[in-house]
Amino acid sequence: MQEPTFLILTALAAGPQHGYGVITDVQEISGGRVRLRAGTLYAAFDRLESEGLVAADREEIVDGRVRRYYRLTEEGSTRLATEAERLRRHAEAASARLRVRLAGGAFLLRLTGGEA
Amino acid sequence: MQEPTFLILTALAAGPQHGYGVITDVQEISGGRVRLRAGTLYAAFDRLESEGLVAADREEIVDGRVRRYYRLTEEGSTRLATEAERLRRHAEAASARLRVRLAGGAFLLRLTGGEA
DNA sequence: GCCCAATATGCCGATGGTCGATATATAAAG
DNA sequence: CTTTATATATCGACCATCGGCATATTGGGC
Repeated sequence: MQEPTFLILTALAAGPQHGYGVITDVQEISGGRVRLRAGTLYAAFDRLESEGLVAADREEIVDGRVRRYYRLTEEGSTRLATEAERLRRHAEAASARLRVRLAGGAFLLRLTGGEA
Repeated sequence: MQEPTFLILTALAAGPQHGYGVITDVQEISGGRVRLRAGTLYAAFDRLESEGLVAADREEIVDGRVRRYYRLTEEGSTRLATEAERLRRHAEAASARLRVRLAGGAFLLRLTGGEA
């Protein structure tokens, strides 16, 4: 799963949200580093809906503009939790190996059980 | 940066490694969940070398087979550290929002300062 | 003796998620 | 009156990855 997709699911994790709300949420969640494009978002909604990870929730009309809400399905919630754990492990593995690098190479990695 | 690229840099973080070694390392690091394809790896080596994140290190001949080693540059090391921190934050954000979901919705998110 | 798996590098066409641009519409700010 | 923000939606282009193929050696199983 790619970063934008992960962040879309993350934006929906706390509760239903509409397209534009997801875009602003993602910007916020990522500390301004990820700006979701409309093309990415609506394509992702279609794809994720057909995969059963998100579902259309309801529609509102605010100031003459339609708001189409999406929510995370149970499957989407489970999948996001799995992906989050995956990211956490990968981040941990990278940090551990970078520490080994600073400490002086692969010798210490084997010594401390960093691999194998 | 995509997952395979991140894991290639991670594999090189502890010290220089050759192509096939990276493939097995990545499989190990990811707990068997990511199996790097040769096509992905050697294309990535070319790309990452031109970006200055990895560099050709040395060549060995073991059992009549060539081993071409690559190493992480300083820039590659810095970049990997940045990316690892990015993953860690994203994983944390997703987990936090999933906890909010279990606790009962967006109300708690605002209350606890999860966003805004 | 023969085939398969593992080791090892490398190319190439296809796939697919993301990007960037564009379109449409309302409301508020300058 | 134009720009910015809100809001949804489509479409072509890009490019990292995938999957298959090619090539070569060593070692184990049948």
